[in-house]
Amino acid sequence: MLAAERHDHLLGLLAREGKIVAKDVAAELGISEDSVRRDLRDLASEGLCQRVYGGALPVSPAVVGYAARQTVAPDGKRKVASLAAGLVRPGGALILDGGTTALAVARALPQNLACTVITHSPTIAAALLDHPQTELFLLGGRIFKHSAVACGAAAVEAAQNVSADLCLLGVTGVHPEVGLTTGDAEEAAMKRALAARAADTYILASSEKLGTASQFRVLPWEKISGLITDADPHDAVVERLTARGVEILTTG
Amino acid sequence: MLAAERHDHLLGLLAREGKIVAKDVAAELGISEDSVRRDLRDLASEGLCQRVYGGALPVSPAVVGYAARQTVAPDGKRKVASLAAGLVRPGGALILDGGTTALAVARALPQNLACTVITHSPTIAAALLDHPQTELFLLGGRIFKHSAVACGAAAVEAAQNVSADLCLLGVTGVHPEVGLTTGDAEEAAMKRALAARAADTYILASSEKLGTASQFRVLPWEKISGLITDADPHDAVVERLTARGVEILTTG
DNA sequence: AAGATACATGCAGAAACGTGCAAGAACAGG
DNA sequence: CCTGTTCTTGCACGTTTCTGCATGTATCTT
Repeated sequence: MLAAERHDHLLGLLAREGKIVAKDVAAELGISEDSVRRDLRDLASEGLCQRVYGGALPVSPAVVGYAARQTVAPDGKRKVASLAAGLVRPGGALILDGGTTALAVARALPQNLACTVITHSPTIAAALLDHPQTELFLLGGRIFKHSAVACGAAAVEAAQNVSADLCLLGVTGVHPEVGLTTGDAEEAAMKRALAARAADTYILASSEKLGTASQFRVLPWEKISGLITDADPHDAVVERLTARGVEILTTG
Repeated sequence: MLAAERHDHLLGLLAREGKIVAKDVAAELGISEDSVRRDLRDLASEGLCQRVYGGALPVSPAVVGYAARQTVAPDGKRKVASLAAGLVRPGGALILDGGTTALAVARALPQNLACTVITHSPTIAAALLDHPQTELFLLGGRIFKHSAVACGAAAVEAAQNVSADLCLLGVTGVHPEVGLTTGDAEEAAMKRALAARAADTYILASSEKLGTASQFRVLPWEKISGLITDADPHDAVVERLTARGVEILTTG
């Protein structure tokens, strides 16, 4: 790992997550905390970050405000994400939904994975800009602030022109009888359009979503290849889904 | 293995992986690290790569350095940006190009401005997510890593379906005779498509770009409403543009 | 106030660097 | 075909830079 590469990594981290914890980065990159501190000192001297006790923050408070909402993914979500990232085959095409779980998946993709990622989320697209081998295709349309993704007629139409091996969808509710649901009709339609363009569709759902349902149905279970979750395999909802023939991938 | 062959290999590696580690390449090609270093020195002297301790990085590190470029908004660029932001009328529609200057404009837009922003840059879209009153429309397509915007046939086609009062374009070169230029053909085509959909098109150009030209022409001066720059009004290039009838907005 | 954590500094080993040099290949001219 | 020149390449050397550890100090937390 080159020093300059570390610097870029740190700046990327800063932009994406809004903060740097020296200890974590050292563990993540397998280098000493001293090196991280030295790097941060260098960056700070160039005005590229603001040094604080324990790590660093972006220089511009505006960035912080934005990044604050994109808090670091909780442990369960991260596990789900890395499990899902493992499904992506080199050379394959992946349709990636918006939302925090999908963002965690994007971050979990290996830096040098050569694949095509199709998304309607500008946030996810921005997060994947530093993956040199990844071909990115953005589905345009009106941006729904609520979820920060492109939805609506234009986006659905754009989705008709792509196809992929795998589609990873986040949802709000996962219920054995009701199916998969979300809180916005446009979003639901968009997710349907995405799922229709992939050979396989997997659902990303951390355990707290199991057994709940929202207002708008996305898809019935028949259209789904499987569910990726961090719930216990013996969870009541999980067992009912298994009985229904849904493949369950758990982090356990 | 010929020297020129090695050079090609190195540039390819740089493009594919975003970095070169001298030691690894030496082992891979079965040549000494000294030769690799010499090659890298040559490439760097031609401006084809950026030498760093341990290897080399792309010279225009769209991939790696993008985050860095985002954080630093030099004073001149910020002034240009806030001047441009002042052109946006409440209730109006704005087509905003990609690039660092355009990003600075996005950041300079008042938090509560009620307007529509159309862009082909996921980065800009992400930056405007926290403007509650701003309607966002994203133009999709293949993402060009070099500039981090959607370009190509799909993006140009998507642009045909929008229209706006104002278009703000960033360019690489601003030359009285040659016109407005940029370094990539696809980008140039996309900028043309954007400009064609707006009633008025203004160019964003910090002073160091004045009098320079790149490979691909974007638009002739006739199609441009004006130039927004931080250059001195008595600058030689500025005066020649004024003589040509181009409206100049300066921060002075 | 005390323990824990993060920090700066100095230091030593390791890695990368530049330079000079010699062996070899490619080439031009006789 | 031979010879001298030039260019390239790898090695050796001394120098610079980086990195992790140890030390003592500063800062945070409880």
